[in-house]
Amino acid sequence: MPRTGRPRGFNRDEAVVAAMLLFWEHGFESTSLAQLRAAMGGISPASFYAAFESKEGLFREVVQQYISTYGQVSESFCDTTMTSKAAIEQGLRRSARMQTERSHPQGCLLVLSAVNCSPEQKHIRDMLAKERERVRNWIKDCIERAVANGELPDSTDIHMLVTLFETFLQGISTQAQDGAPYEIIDAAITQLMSIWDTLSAS
Amino acid sequence: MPRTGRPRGFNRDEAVVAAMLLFWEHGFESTSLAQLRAAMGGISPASFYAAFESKEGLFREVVQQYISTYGQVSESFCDTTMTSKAAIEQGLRRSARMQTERSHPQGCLLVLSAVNCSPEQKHIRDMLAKERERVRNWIKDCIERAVANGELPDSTDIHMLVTLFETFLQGISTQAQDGAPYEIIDAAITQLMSIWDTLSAS
DNA sequence: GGACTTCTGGAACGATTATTATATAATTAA
DNA sequence: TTAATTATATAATAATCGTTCCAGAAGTCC
Repeated sequence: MPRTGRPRGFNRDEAVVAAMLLFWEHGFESTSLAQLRAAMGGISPASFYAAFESKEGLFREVVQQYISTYGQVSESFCDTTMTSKAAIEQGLRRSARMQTERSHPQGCLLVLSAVNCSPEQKHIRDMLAKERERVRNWIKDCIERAVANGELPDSTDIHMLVTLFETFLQGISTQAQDGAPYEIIDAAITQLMSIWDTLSAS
Repeated sequence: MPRTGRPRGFNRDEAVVAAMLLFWEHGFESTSLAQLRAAMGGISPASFYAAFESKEGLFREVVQQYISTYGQVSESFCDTTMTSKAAIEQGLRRSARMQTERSHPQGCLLVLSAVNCSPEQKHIRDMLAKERERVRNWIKDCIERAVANGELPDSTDIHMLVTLFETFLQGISTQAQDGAPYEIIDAAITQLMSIWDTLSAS
């Protein structure tokens, strides 16, 4: 927050949101600086680099912006105020709902926006992989809690079950991008969650 | 097959395979012509364009090459010599096995190689979406057959069940790219298929 | 009113993008 | 042996990539 100097001519927060929508739709490498600058209010290269340092710097901010807004749906996975089953189920349903909304690009930015990378920018892909791992660990903790408190039997294959739910969760991104409506994914989630009852009954 | 003229100085088939591996790993836009030409035996721009017309032309050939080799694993979904359940299960397991092999890039080329696209090349993404739809229709036909011959009850929500399996199938690509081993995905498939028995018993 | 600080417009940077032009080499058919 | 055909090497194309430079504009502080 500079107390002196010429004031910025554009709204930084709005610019980050505009950039997020572009990166979300086209991905990190396929979104050009010219596109970004145009969407951010037609700002000049100088303004861009003064505010964000680099394209990668902006992308890092965009990822945090996404996580703290749209991405919050996956925080259901680490919500311990409900049963583990309810947490997993709500996490899946809210993710499916958010990712299929038409008011923004479809799918999950953390899954989609750095799939295609040239070798010299593999660290961008790795960065998103780390963010996905955070979500995976939430799911893992959630299922471990279920075993610990008797929601699921001790014999439960935790690693397998985490992979089952995470694989489905990640598949939602492609489904959403291909235009699948929320209702059908929601129905599939209902069917998927029936596995939980099968497991808890045994 | 030209009967006259100077013979080609490189093996066209091998060049397509080399290009496939690059597109598979980095995606359509993130793979440059310079990289491609180097991997294809260090051929010149002139040789490249004489043989493939354009980068897009090469990519279309690559997609067909993939479908007729590695991609064949998904033809299990349209194999009517076994039960529908066995066809779905085998399609998933073979896809998981192939996509996690370390002898080539991980994941499915049809799912991964055109996720990030600039607007002017959206038709590339659409082309792959069409190929994915072919697989989806195999799954759909397979499940419809199951309902028709009594493997699954008439009350089965076909659209839901197709989405359930396809979403999981597409999620395998991200799992494989993130380094998930075959065994754990295979275990998840076993659990996923238990849904089939739940449905057929009702 | 300077001095200081920050942001902006605009031009330019070198590198890389996919693609094309030109001239020549290597083959077959007549 | 000449013509026709196809592939080659090399150079150059225009456009775009992310980024930097520079002079000036627009503020606050003393």
